[in-house]
Amino acid sequence: VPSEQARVLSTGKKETIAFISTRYESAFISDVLWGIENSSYTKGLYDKGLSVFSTRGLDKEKHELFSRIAHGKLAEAVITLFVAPDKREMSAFNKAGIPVITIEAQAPGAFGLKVDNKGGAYQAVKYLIGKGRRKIALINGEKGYEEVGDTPFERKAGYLQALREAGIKFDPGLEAQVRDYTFDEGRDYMKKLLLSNKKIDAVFCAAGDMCAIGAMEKAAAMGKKIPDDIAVVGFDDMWAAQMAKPALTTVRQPVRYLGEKAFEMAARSIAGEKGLKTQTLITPELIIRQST
Amino acid sequence: VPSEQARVLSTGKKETIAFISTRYESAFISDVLWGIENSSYTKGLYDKGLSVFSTRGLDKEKHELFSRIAHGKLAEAVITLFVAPDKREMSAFNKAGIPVITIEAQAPGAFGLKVDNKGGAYQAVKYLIGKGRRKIALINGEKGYEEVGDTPFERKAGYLQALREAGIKFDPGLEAQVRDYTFDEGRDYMKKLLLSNKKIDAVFCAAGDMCAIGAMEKAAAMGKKIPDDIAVVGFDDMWAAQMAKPALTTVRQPVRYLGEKAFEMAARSIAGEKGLKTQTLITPELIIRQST
DNA sequence: TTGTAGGCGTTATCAT
DNA sequence: ATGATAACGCCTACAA
Repeated sequence: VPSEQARVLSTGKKETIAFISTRYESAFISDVLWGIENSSYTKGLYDKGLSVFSTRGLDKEKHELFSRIAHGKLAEAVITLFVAPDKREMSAFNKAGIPVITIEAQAPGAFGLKVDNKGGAYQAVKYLIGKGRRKIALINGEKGYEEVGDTPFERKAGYLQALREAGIKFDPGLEAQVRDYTFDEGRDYMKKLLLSNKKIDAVFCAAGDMCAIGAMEKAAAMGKKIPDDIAVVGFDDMWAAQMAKPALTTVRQPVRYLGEKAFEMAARSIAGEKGLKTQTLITPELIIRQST
Repeated sequence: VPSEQARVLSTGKKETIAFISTRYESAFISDVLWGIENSSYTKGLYDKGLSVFSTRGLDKEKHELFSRIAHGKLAEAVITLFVAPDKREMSAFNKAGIPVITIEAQAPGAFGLKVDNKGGAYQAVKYLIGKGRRKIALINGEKGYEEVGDTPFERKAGYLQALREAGIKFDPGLEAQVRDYTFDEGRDYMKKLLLSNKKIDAVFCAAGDMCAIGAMEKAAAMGKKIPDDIAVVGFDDMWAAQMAKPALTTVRQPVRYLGEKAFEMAARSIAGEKGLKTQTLITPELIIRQST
C-alpha cells in the first residue's frame, strides 16, 4: 500500500481536481456534484481523482484550504462553488499553475461560470406579458447570504427589463422579499396580496419553486383559478414543480450542467488547452407547464 | 503554510473523520452528510476535520481507499455508507486502532447502523389493515444493486409479517418489482393492476414515494378515489410526499439522523468511550397524511 | 539494468 | 531552552 502522502511530499504534485464548497450538502451542491461525477468524471476527460472539501462557511477555513492547496500543489485544478479566492489566494494559485473555476462566484483571473439569472427572469416575465398579463407580482429572495450573492438583484433586473420593454410601469407594491425560500412564505405572501386591493394577474416567484407552489396553493384555496385568474412562474425546476397541481411553469436552473461544464473546463485547462472562455453565462430554460 | 502531507508523514496520524460512500451525490448520501455536518460536526463533539471520499462504486477503489487509510492512519475513525470493509480490510482498521461505523452496510467488528426496514414496512401495512384494508398490493424494489442490499427483502418481510398476524393470505399476484424507483414505474404498475381483475383496496409502495405518487396519479386518472377506493402508502418521506395530492402517507426514513448518529458514534469512539452498541437499528416513523 | 544516496517538510529526539 | 539531526515513505538522479 503506497503512501499518497509520501508521494505528494516527494513529487510536490497531487493528481486530483479539488472541489470546494461552503458545505458538503445542499440541493444545489448535490446537483453540481452530480454533474461532475456523472458526466466527464465517469467518462473520459479526466480520471485521476476528485477531492471534495467544505469550508463550512468559515472564511478562516477557506483561506487555510486555498493556501494549503496552492502552496502544496495539492490539486491540478480547483473548482469552487459559492466561494472564490481573493486576490492573494488567486495569485498563489497562479504562481502554482493551478487553474481555478468558480461557479456562482467571481474572482479575477479565474474561469467564472454562472447562471444567467437576469436572462432567466427576463424570459419568464416576458412570457407572462406575452400571455397578456400586466399586473405581475414579484416574490424575490433577500440579499445577504454568501450563497445567494447578487442573485435576487439579478433576477429583479430581468423582471424590470421585461416590464420596461413592454411599457409597463413597475409597481413597488407588488414586490415581496422572502427570507428562507419556503413553501409557507409563498402562502403567506399570496394571502397578503389577495387580501390587499392589488389586482394581480400573475406572480413571478424568483425565490424558487417551493415559494411558488405555496403561493399557488393559497391562491387556489382562496378561490382563484390558476392559470386563468393568476398565472404563476417559479424558479429552479425542482422535482416538486412537475408534481404540483397544476404543474408549475418555471425557469430551470441548469445546475448539473454547471458541474459538467466546470469539470470539463478544469480538465481542458489541465490538458494545457488555451483560450478557454473566462466568463461563461449559462442561460436557463423556461419550462412551460400548466400554471401559466 | 505548513504542509499537511509532511506532518502526516512525520507523525503517522491524521486528525480527521473519513466519510466514504459509493459516490458523492444522491438524495440519501446528501441527507446523511447533512446529518453529519449539521449536528455533531458543527457543534461540539469533534471538530478536527471531515474528509469525504467516493469509491465510485468500484471495488478496486474501495480497497485502495480502505488500505490507504488503515495503513497510513489517515483518519481517526471511518464512517461508511453503502460499503463495508471486508474481513482483511477490517482487520487492518483494527490493527490501526481506527473504529469503523457502517451505515446501511455490515461488517463484523464494525459498528453497524441501519434503518429497520422490516419494522417500517410492518408499521405501514399494519396500519392499512387497521383501516380495514385487506387486498394490499406491494410495489417493491429489485434486489441487486450494492446500494440496495437486502432492503427490498426486509421490507417484504415486514409486509408479510403484518399480513400473517392479521390472518391474511399473501397473494403473489399483488406483488410487483420495480427497477428504477421512478414515478413512471408506479404509474405503469397501477395501470396494470387496475386493468387486471385484482380487486385491491390498498397499495404499499415499498419502492419509495416517487413510485407511490405515480401509482396514486394513475389510480386517480382511472377513476379511483384515494383514499376511499384505494389507500396508498409510500416509503422515504421525500419532499414530494407532502406536496402530492392527496398528501402521501409514508414511512419516513430517518436519513439525517443516521448521519448524526454515525458521527456521534465516531466521535465517542475516538474519545475512547467503550461499550458502544455494535448494532443500531433505527426505527422509521409512519407519517400519516391524506392518502390513507 | 539494478542499486543506492539525497531530499521533500515536519516532528521528535538527542545533544549542547 | 535552543538548536542540530534522524526518520517518516517515496521519488529521482546518479553510480555501479
